[in-house]
Amino acid sequence: MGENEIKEPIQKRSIEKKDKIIRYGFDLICEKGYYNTNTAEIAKAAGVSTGIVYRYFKDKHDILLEGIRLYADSIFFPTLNNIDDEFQKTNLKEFFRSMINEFIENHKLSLVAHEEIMAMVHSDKEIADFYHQYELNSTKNIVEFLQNKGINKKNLTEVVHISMGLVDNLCHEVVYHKHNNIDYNNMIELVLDTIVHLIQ
Amino acid sequence: MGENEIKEPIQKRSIEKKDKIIRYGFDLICEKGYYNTNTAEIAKAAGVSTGIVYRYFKDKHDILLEGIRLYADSIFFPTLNNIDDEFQKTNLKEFFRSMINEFIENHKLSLVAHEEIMAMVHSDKEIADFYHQYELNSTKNIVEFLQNKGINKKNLTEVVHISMGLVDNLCHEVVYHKHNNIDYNNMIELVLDTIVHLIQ
Amino acid sequence: MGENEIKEPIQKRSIEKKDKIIRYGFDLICEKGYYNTNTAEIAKAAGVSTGIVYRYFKDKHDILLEGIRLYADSIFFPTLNNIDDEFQKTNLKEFFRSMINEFIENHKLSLVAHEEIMAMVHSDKEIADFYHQYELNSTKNIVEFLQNKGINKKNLTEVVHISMGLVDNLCHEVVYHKHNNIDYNNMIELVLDTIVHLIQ
Amino acid sequence: MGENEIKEPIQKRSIEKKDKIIRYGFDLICEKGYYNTNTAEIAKAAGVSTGIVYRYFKDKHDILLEGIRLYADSIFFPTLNNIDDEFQKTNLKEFFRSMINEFIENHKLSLVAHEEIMAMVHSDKEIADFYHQYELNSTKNIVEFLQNKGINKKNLTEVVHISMGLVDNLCHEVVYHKHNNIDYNNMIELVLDTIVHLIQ
DNA sequence: TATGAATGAGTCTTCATTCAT
DNA sequence: AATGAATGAAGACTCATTCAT
Repeated sequence: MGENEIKEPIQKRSIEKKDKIIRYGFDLICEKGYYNTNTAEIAKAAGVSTGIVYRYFKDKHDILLEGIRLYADSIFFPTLNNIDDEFQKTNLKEFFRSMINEFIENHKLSLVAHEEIMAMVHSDKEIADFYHQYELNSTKNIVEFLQNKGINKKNLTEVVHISMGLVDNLCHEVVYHKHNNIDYNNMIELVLDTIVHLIQ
Repeated sequence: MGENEIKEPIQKRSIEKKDKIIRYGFDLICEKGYYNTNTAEIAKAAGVSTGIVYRYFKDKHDILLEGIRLYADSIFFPTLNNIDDEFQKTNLKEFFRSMINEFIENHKLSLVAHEEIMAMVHSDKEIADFYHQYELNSTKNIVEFLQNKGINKKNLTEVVHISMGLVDNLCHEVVYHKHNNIDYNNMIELVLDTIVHLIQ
Repeated sequence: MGENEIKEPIQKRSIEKKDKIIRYGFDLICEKGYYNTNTAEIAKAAGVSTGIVYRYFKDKHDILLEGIRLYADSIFFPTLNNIDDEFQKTNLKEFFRSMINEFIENHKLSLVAHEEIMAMVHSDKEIADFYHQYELNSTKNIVEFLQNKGINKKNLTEVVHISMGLVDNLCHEVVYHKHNNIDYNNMIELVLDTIVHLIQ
Repeated sequence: MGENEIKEPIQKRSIEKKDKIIRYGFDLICEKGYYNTNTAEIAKAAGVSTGIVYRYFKDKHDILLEGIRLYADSIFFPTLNNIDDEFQKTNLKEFFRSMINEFIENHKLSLVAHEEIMAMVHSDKEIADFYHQYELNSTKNIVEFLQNKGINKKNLTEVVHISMGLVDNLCHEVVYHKHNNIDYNNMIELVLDTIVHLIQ
């Protein structure tokens, strides 16, 4: 067994420590950007020493990756693994409305994370692999969910993809941009109507 | 201490040199990411020495900014200042189809630029200012264009915003992701139908 | 972007390391000049890596400044905070003689520091501030000391200033110039006589 | 004849150009310091191109050296080659008073030059050589002048040296420091009295 | 002669990572 | 396990000097 192996922490205190590094480190990265955040700051934010970071993570990049894995459902469109079963074919619009509201809430937490990570998708193979797999699962889950609910629209995969994009853009709009010439309530209604129009 | 004046090149050869630095430098930045590209590489790609870069640009960041300014119409949704006047109310779909096709072509050139820059919007005030102004103009131009063509849809600004997002996502999908479970022809048709449905 | 905190070393070994950097770094700067000494050389002279320098000092300039603070009493006219109390009104000359001798010894250590720093007083606000405050204290201390000893010469501040200048010049003469047409013993006597003449 | 030889300008316009570079370049160096002034600034201040500087001067350092040579009499204690012959043994004090006044005027022009150059004396052999030769001449001239006027004080060389130092310090005091606790009129009188006391 | 664009070695500084304790 | 001091490679930027015109 090599000496420099990354230890998967077993003791409770260690797990907490690793979690802290991911949480606070990832927070900082999302807030200031990966390249504008150094490991000393991450360690400090997590309340640990710089040295210990390298016992739990291979390198700085690894912190980001684990952060993305942990918070994927808040950053990207959720995979909906534990989907709420309140769905009825008739309340499609309301179903998506609550999904959007939840997504907006999540986005408020993740701040710049989404775009920061999307940028890295292009220069970072590991992040790219994770993201694409995640996106695939996410789309597939929703497609299957809708099919199970009796929706048999042609090209449903493409429809879902487009709808996810619509929701994504909407959330960014609402959370970040605050264009003062746009009425967000109207925009939400328009997006919901479009989704319903697409899916039904 | 030094004066360090940035010279705006006047001679033809100098202009060409500055252009080369922007073009090749920006290309490299888009390809590998801003933080993964160093000034030596930029200079080398442009076929110049590192020193000369600083005669034409304040700093590395300035290269990025000028690149964004120069290629904005390829990276983001175009401002459509010189819009094609072939538009008829009846060929709305075909009008947007050719717009999308052009946009896709542009995106193929700009590669990862879009997301790289979107990420920096959050940590970089100058880029943010430019982008937001650009986006505002872009939306306004399209809204006015459509109004001039007799389209008086309620909430037209929001509608255009959503449509622009749809086109944006579509292009990324087509240019980058290559999800093998998605049929891009179907997707394009769906997006076009959605836009027409939204605008009319 | 980084926090870049300057750590004030607490552990004994760290204090020693910081001291080494000041001592050897300042020595080198005094010997070769501030602008002819680079950080790599300073680090090497102190037996440390370049990186560690920036844990203890904000920048290269900070090394110089701390060096000046630490060695001020050797470089400039001493503040005489812990003044020798052997002074009698009658042995004024001998008192100054021992002061000069001590000062000459110090100057031998500080080498070119004095003029190097005097030059920087004009282009460097922090150094200027320190120097002027130091000079003020120095003069004031001596004036008060003499007044306490019962010397009530008119214009004592100016007299002390002039005397300090005389001593300063004398020391430089003796330590550096080695003009071979000047008899330093005679010169010392002349300066001492002049000071006594001025003060009494 | 090598191609890169420094040309001593023959044509009038060339001489003027070389003079301009020395004058404005040296001014700038004295004002901002040698290391804080770059050749581009010097050329600009002299109204010439950077390239031409190297036809008249071996390197940047050479500009400084020629500047010092040209302005030595304003920067350092003058050599008094063309001494005013109004001197009478009885008006020693007034003679030195006018000398001090002239010196103060010169110092106002040369600004930081004196100390800047004194600092470089220690790291720059050429400057050191020039300065020491100049100082030697200066002292010798004054000594001879006084001897010719019938002053036969013992240790006259040392006396003159000390007096020159007194005047030097006085000028710096008056021109630069502006210590607000010092009365400069009193100081001037004290210095003059001291010199007279020393010389007679 | 003269220009000013171009060069590239050299400098300060940062920071991911390692190591002594 | 943990600390945080230490390392040193790498990067942005400057500027004395040269060169094409």
